[in-house]
Amino acid sequence: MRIDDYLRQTLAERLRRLGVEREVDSLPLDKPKLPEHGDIAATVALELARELRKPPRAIAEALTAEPFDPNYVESVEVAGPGFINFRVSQRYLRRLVAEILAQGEAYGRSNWGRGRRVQLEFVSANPTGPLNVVSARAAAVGDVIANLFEAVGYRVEREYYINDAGRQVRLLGMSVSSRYMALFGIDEPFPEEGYHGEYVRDLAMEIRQEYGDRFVHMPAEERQQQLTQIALEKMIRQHQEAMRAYRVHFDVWFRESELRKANAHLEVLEEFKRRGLAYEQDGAIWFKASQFGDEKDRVLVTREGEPTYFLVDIAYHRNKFERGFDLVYDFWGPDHHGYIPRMKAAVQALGIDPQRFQVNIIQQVNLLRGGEVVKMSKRAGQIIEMAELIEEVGVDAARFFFLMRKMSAPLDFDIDLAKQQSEENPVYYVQYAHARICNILRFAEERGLQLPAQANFDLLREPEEFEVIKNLMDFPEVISGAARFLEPHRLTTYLQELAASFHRFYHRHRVVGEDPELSAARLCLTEAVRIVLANGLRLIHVSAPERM
RNA sequence: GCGCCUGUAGCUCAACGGGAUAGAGCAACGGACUUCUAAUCCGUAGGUUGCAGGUUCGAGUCCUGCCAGGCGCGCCA
Repeated sequence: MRIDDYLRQTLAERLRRLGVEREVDSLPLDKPKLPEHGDIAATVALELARELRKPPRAIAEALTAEPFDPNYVESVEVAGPGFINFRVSQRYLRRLVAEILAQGEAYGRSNWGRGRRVQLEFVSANPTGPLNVVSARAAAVGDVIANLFEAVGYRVEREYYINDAGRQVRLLGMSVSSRYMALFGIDEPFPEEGYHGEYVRDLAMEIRQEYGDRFVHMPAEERQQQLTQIALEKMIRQHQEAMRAYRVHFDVWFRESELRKANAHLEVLEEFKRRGLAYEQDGAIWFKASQFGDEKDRVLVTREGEPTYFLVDIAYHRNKFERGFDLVYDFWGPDHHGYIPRMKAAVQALGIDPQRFQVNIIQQVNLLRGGEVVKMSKRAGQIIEMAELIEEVGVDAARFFFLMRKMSAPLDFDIDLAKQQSEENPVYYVQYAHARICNILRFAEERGLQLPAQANFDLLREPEEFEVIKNLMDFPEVISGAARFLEPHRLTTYLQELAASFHRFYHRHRVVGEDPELSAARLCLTEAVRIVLANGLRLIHVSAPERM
């Protein structure tokens, strides 16, 4: 059993004897900042003082009157206003090294999710332009949260929603058509709100290369329709390739056009009408979103008879739940946060428990170049593409960087700095620790020292060794915390701490030394660190190099 | 005007869901390679947590008001 589980269970049991029922999982355990406060602190006594009308120290004394299992706890101390400070026993820490070696890749995983099915939809960038850096951030964050969910026992599906229908797509087709005709010296008016980016010209040239003048002499409408489809497929393939190169795998690429083909949106419309949730006004059809907590009603079908994006999106979300997911998580860009209440309202109107549907906003990325914010606008064609950024800083560094902040906070990404200081980037610090360990293991092998299956861990007695093991001990909790609160940055922070404690140990002590028994024990410890580093890096899809 | 996000060391960020004396990295300064990788380590310095109230044993964290920055408030997506 893990020590935190042991402590929670034991404390809950003793509380019960005091007449207090507390759920085992809800008993908070803290990690004290100061070493003299022990390794793990419980604050229950402070919380219960009011309820029990007793001084917190007295409660703490009562909870610690009996001894704790020495296999877990070295010492207990009631401190300050009523903290219970535990010191982890060396026996437990030494046993943990063997435990990690035995568990290998499984160390850190848990079954918190109990196999429930979760869908995560993220990136879902419009296929009307190249992926930008916000997509790069969303891809990293969504992917890692998916990995974390898997690690804590959910069954996860990753989905990318493609808006391959509607007005914006038509505008892309018309833009491409205009550029295409220009290549043949024919002037076709450029759509007013068309896409001005250089990639539109590139698409036109590619199409000329592949299809020649085939589209020149057909009616404009037919040409635009065909070029729309061709350009669309090219853009989608581009996006798929970019995600693959960025190590993000999507289980499903879901197309809006499929919903439209199946008239899924019209079914929703009929249902809403039938149930009195939709009404006509000013020639448009509205959804009574205000009945479900939104600030006003929303249009489902425009006066021109065109279904809104919103209507199709409702059908999409119904489709998601029809596929049997217990939980559905959407990750949207910051410009969509005003859209959340109406989507939640719609999901509720469909009769789905809103608890099962969560929308998360991934905040914007400010790209800095030369100390100045790079302004970006898709329509104006001013854009820093995800691909450019990756090329400049690399996948490992880019992913790590995007994961280092909470998604709810805007992120400043200084390109010059990331490029210039790429050797100082924290990702290299973590990777270096892994490479260094691999080197030690190679060195030991050359000396005829294989990684032993067992070792005398009682020989581990240096403070730096225990510091490392205590860090290893935290790993499972870091994963479950990062998953539960959707905070991948806990993982990157943790990996840096673990790497630091190992580097410190390395500088003070030799792993492969005179004493073969001690060397064996330290090799095991070193391998345990490598396992945890590798497990952590795998979760964020950053490579764990064997040499640097 | 209303709503959402953000404000912590010169810079980039932590602080495990209210806990004890707010911590790292970068930049600055001073040290450590005849040793398993110096992409490393050790040390010094750096703070009125935007401001003002409130809640309580205890607030960077929760509440209210203000200040500053970003985003949003379409029969666009």
